[in-house]
Amino acid sequence: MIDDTAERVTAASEPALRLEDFLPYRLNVCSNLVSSALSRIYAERYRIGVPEWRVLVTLGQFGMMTAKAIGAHSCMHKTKVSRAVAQLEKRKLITRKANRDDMRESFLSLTPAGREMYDELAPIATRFANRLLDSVDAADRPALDRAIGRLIERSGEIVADVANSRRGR
Amino acid sequence: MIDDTAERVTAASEPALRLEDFLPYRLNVCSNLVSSALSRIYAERYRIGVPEWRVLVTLGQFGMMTAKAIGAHSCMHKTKVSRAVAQLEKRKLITRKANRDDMRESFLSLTPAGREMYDELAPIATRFANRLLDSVDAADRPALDRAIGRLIERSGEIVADVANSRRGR
DNA sequence: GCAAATTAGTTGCTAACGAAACCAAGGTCA
DNA sequence: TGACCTTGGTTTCGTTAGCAACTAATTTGC
Repeated sequence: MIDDTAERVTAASEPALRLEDFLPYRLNVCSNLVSSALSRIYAERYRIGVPEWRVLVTLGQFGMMTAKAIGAHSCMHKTKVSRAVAQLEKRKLITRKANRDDMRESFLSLTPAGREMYDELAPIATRFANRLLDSVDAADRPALDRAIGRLIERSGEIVADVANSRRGR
Repeated sequence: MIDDTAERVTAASEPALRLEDFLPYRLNVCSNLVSSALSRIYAERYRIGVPEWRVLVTLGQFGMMTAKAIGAHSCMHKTKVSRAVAQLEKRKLITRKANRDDMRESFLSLTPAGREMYDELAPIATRFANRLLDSVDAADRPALDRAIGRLIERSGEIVADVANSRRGR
């Protein structure tokens, strides 16, 4: 860890912590606003939530895969995937095909109706992302991209660290 | 991002939406990981959740304010603030003082115990944020900061836009 | 001065979340 | 082969979220 000798404030009373500048807070506010903006755009029209959207998009991207693989690729807890899949299956947007070699899992894929919805939805999502990115100075975009990658990586490490230090205790 | 000319699939219907590169998705994953890393660090030791943490920090920063002001400053729905305040009050970390000029609201502030907790907590949070930022290339940090600000701004606009277009319909 | 609208904050209700228990199918190893 | 462990996926359960309805205090408009 890097030193922080540069910032040597009187520890006790000086409120060195400004919530509005605090990175985790800002990330959370940003992510919530962005998610809610996006889902406002499609939630009403297509009647799906974020987890369903992710499953749909993942299947649109890869064609056919197991629930486990969907979860791994879209960073979702298996219960979330399970419920989203059930939802989409009930609406006949995806289908399940048994894997004869391993009856625990099954292969999921989009139905024609699901593919149709995906084909409508994907460009909307892309346009939305572009509209967002337009607001960011073009010179800052690669840095943003790199930074998010690093933050994901580092916070993943920290989560693992804490989990480990707890295990050995 | 890297080019994908190699992957030239049925161009018309395949808009190449890669979830793993999709900004809203990446932001959400990032924010969730960061929040969960941070709260793992203090949740067990201090027995508070994110909303309580935010109230505590806001009061630590500003000294005395109404629930409404806390909500505005920390981007929290009033019910969240209300419940977090109730929680903290029960644990005698904050107190309520009636406003004789407007009996609907009351002024909240940290008790000595609350201040003590804040004084312990704030440096931990700051260290955590620094540890995160260390992972980001120093040259990219200002860009990250600007970008988040812009994204918050723009997505706020979009939310308002959609709400308005709905109103007039 | 008072009825109607507004505002600060709380509460009730339902949906969504994730941890943990669970179930059924596979794998391991003697 | 058969006990035991692991794994993919579902279900249960307790917690948390936010919308909407509510209460109580204040402001507005006539």
